Amino acid sequence: MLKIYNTLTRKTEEFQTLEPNLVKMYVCGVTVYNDAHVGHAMSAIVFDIIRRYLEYRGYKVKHVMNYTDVDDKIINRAKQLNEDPLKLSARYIADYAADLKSLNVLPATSNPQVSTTMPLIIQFIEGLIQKRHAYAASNGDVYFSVTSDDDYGRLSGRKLDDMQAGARIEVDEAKTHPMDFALWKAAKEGEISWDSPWGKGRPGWHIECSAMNLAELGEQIDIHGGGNDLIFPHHENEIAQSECYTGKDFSHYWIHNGMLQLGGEKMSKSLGNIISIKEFLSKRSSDIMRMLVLNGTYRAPLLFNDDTLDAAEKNVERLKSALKPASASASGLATDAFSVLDSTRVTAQTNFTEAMDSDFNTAGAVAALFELVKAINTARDNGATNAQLEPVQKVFRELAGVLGLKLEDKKGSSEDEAQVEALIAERTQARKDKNWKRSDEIRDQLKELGVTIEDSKDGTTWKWG
RNA sequence: GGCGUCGUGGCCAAGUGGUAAGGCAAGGGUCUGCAAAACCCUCAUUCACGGGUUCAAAUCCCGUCGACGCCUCCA
Repeated sequence: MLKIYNTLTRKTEEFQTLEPNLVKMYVCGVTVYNDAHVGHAMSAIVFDIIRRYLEYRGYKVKHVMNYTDVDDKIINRAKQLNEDPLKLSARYIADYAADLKSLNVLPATSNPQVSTTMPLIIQFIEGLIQKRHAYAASNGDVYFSVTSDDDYGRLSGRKLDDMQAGARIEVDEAKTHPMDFALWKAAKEGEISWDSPWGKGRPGWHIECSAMNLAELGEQIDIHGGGNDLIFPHHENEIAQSECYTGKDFSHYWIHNGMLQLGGEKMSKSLGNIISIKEFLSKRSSDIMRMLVLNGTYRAPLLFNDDTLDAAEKNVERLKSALKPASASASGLATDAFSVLDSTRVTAQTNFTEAMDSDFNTAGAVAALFELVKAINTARDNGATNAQLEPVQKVFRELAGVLGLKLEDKKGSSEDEAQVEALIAERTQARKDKNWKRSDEIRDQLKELGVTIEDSKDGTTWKWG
């Protein structure tokens, strides 16, 4: 039985879908105006793992991830670059999609955008006004009235009275209540805008997600996700809008990932302590980023530094060791040794599922993978044949795949590989001649080419990296 | 100040009432010309601190201290 921690109730609850075997999951995407960073990668990977696991458990998953392509920051940046805002955002949408692909994040089932959801957004706002949950203000903006929603604050656990005390923002006088938030913003001179019953303007940040949810998944969804920095105000406001509009409970489960920490602080655009996904991937593999996430708890802060990354890299290498074939001289495993291997295949699978079932305990799931690694490697050392190893390796690969790990070795060009093979042939001869000096020279040379070699009774194997 | 998450060995970290998973690092060993990898062994009488409940607590309750996030755009 899968259990999920639900931010809404602050409890771990049994997972039950609205419709049998179907999961409707909406995850807040990014605002596209510059390069995405590894904090975004963490979030994307967390929900990719959740999606992959739900599918592994037999659910069909409708996974929606939006792109915010209409926004103040996009407009400002477009102005700086003297570029059309929608062209700018289109560029970064393509860019982010490419980042996700290189991180081995499965594409969402759909990726709605604000700019193409405009009629529904306007219809949504009109509905809220009709139901007296929103009002058109004197300045041309439309605001959501927080006092019209009795439940306002239930996700973040805040009370309107508490919030006013700490509010430092200058309150727009057009608002009835200081916490009222914009559903529609009147266009300033020269800004990109859309026609609406309230004049030219564009949507506020929160309404887009309510509208896109409705368009893509309907009035009620199973899972709504995002970073925990979105709990307030974004998700709080989304709930308010959607539930006031439909009169129904919006999302059953709310899942929030913790923040990636760089030097003890959250990595964020406004703090400027950013490492972009591209920058990361130029130095380390996507598996390393993913392993970093897997080693931690998705809800907790994730430490991103050389130590944690080095450990993640070692973990990935260790996992890969299980995929090596039997040694050439393998003579087969004795019956009792084989039954040990085979029973580990079963128990590891069970442990994996139990870990993932308890609120996506990926660290526990990885531990189950390491059980398999040890069993496979021990079996290989004891002479297991490929026929004996492969069924276990197949399970291992499948489970690693559920976590989205590729476990691929780096590849070089065929010319480079030919060169490496030639050097290794020469070294093999040198070793036969017991010319250790030459043999070690070649090893050093290969190392400089980025090749690691391993000698065994059956010959020399090598890999990039 | 308010809301929330959390504090487990040198590091990352699992574990929510029955006596501390896993990985990294470290030390010893097997194998090897050496190295690397793999394998074997060692590595927390103890879970921020102080009280309490219980036959029994890292796990429940109260308090203290500390960290992080949110309260303003943010994954």
